[in-house]
Amino acid sequence: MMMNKAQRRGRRPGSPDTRAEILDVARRRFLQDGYHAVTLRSIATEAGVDLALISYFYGSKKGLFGAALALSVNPADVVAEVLEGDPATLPQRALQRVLAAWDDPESGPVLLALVRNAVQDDTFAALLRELVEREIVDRVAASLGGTAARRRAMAFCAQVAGLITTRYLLRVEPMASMSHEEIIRHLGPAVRQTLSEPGRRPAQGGPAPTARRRQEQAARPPRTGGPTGR
Amino acid sequence: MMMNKAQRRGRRPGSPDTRAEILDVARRRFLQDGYHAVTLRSIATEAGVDLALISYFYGSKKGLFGAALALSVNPADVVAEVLEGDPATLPQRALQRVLAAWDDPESGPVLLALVRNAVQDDTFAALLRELVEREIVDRVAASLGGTAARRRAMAFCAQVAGLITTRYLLRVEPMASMSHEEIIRHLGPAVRQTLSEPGRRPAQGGPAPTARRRQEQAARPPRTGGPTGR
DNA sequence: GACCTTATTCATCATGGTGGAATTCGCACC
DNA sequence: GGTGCGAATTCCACCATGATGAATAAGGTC
Repeated sequence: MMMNKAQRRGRRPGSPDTRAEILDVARRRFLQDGYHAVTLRSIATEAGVDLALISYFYGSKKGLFGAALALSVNPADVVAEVLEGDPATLPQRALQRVLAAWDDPESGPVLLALVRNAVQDDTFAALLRELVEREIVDRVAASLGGTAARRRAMAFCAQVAGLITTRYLLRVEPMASMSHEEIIRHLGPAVRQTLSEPGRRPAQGGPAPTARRRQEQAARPPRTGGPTGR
Repeated sequence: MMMNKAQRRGRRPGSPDTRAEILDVARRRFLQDGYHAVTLRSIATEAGVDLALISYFYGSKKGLFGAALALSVNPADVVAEVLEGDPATLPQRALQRVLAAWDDPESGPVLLALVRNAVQDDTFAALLRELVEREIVDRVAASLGGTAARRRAMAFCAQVAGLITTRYLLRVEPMASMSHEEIIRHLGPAVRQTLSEPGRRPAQGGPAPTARRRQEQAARPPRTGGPTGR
């Protein structure tokens, strides 16, 4: 009797794409349960594969995670697309695009998983940081131009990050359950404000009509951390 | 004077505060290396204590983490203090206070560690979410009053969250190395804009003539688990 | 001093990731 | 059609981790 129960050792006959099989399972599990909750063993079992094969293909758990969640959409494209339109409506477009991506059942969970891990793992954090700096801050700054473009772009970016953090990472109410329109209505003007050239003293009263002042941006003030220049 | 090496079993003579000793080591290690990187064994060793003692005192690793990083400053007090002053300068005060707390070598790392873990662990996330809703959103909303107070408070909160995320969690440049003054200068106006009543600043180019509807705000969105809630 | 409580260690378990050795197959080359 | 090499796949042994239960020693109370 041939008890076929245990695959005998060695390469399988035919040409099954075990590699992709593993990746599929891993992707689903990572999205569903998060990095830490998922064990390589469970993935191996579910994929009908020995544990060691995962290491063989992807090196480590982190490697597998990276491979499984490799971004399908290129953020650079999205940024470029958003920047293309009328600068006057940029805030709306940007927010709309971010909300669409994050609420999309396809891409949303991937983004969530990636950012979650970036916050907890330094190597992923560095990756995300560089991506944000290069693909978003720099491009937006270039598109903006004018005084302190890079910092205005950074502030813009911070606002989007705040939206993501409160709505998707922490799910704070009422942010988590507001509609796209509501969010854009509430955040849009602030984003526009951020993108606009810095007026004089933003501090006091309302829209204090701007007086110009533009030089202090040129020289970098103190150096707090590393070199900012890019 | 020889075999002093292994503490023989049972209670130690004297009345050493081993509990506090463990907590000290844990606190330092958690702040320095992060939750996952730290092992209970290493803490036990460094504290000159058996591993099981930690479980005995604090139940689990999460328990130890919670105990070690228990907040020394009550966020409610800070919020109250910030809300007390002149409403006109509230954005500046709020940003200033947040920056002060997070850049303070005493409290900053604790906040960082807490938020990091909140993002990665659901039970901590729920805790932080509730704290933010109750102690910040609700209070700010109450202090603001007016149309859609709760949502304006939420938007305000999102902006602060964005600052924290980009500057401290991801350390994106140039945000990470901007001075407090610069940040306040760049973000202050936007925060003010967010807090102001949604009059029509139609942000020229708004998706449409901004039109109607602003009464549905009064009622709290249905209980938290609401629609979007997932 | 008897005795209960608390602190402390030891031994062990179940789980999770990693690395090495052994086996089997696909395929290029003669 | 055989030969051989490399890639795919399994099994096994290992080591670190967090958790738990039993054993033991000291403190405190009557």
